[in-house]
Amino acid sequence: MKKKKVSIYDIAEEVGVSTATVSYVLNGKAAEKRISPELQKQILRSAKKNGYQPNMLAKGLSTGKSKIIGMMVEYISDPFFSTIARQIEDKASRRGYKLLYSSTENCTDKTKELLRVYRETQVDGYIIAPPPGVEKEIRTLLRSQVPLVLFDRFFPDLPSFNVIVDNQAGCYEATRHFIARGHRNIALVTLDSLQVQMAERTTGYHKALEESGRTPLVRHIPFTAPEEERVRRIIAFIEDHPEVDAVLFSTNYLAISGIKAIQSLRRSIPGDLGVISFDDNTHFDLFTPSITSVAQPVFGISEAIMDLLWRQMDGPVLPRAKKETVVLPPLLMERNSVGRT
DNA sequence: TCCTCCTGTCGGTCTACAAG
DNA sequence: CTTGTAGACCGACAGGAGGA
Repeated sequence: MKKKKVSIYDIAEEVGVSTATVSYVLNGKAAEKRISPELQKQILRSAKKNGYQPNMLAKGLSTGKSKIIGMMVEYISDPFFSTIARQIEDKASRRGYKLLYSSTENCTDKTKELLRVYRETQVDGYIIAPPPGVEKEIRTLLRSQVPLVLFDRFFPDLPSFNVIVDNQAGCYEATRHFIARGHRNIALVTLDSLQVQMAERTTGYHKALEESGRTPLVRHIPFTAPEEERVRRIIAFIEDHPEVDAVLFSTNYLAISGIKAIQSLRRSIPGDLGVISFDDNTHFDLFTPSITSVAQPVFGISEAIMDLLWRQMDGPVLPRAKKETVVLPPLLMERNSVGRT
């Protein structure tokens, strides 16, 4: 025999009060509503005895809030994104919010579909690392005044709250580091993506090379290419360019593919090729040799995201504060994959 | 036999108001 | 004045009433 779930109505009946009184007591509004301490005690005791669990669906029906924050990242399995998601989940739960997350796979159509699902789920806030092509949908969300924060990349034309890392400075520093260590022909392996964060990384690389009067060499890998194809393309690139003595990879998974490529060519890191990865990976310090990287400050990123989100959720946003981009500095993690002197 | 309205239902929240 | 309550309401949907 299945027992019906306990509702505030059952508690109200048992204690002999109205559901309103039960609701006030269970939501900590007893003092505000001047419910007597004795009655409060009775209600709390009855709730505990019957194992009362609030019905979130009903709560949402009444308040219009789901207490759910929707988060979309490129791949939740990516260490960068999963670390941030974990920290955000932690901060959200401290305020009674749950996190719903999905991977966009950087695919426009999938993201549009996810946005629809999130809207139907009535999420109270959005945290999105948007793929290209969803500008219109994001604009619609902004117009509807839903709390929203974009991170990792954003659309410069949209009046949104954004959190990004100074991508240009990160790649600039990395390239300068190669130069300072005596590398002469430094290549950049990046994605054929037009998104701002990738463009910025490329710009940083170009800037550092221009300053030292060197010629840039950029190889674009399709961002839709699976792992094997990425490795194959990087192998071909290295074989085509024997003069290259250092490679900067613009994402951590490109770096992993690159390291595989270099190993399969039986070249040594850093003897034959210096390597730096933009974006760190939890295991880079365990590699042989350990991999120098430009680390994104994940803690600072999640902190900034939640600051911006709570600000929107806590109160009406002032019109002139409708746009803000927090730019955080990346950090060069010097390890052993650069070489030279 | 359809189809279109209409009403009630779910579990909470909260305003307006009443009893003592 | 203190303490507590009645009942409208939220949105989606099932199911009944009644008309064509």
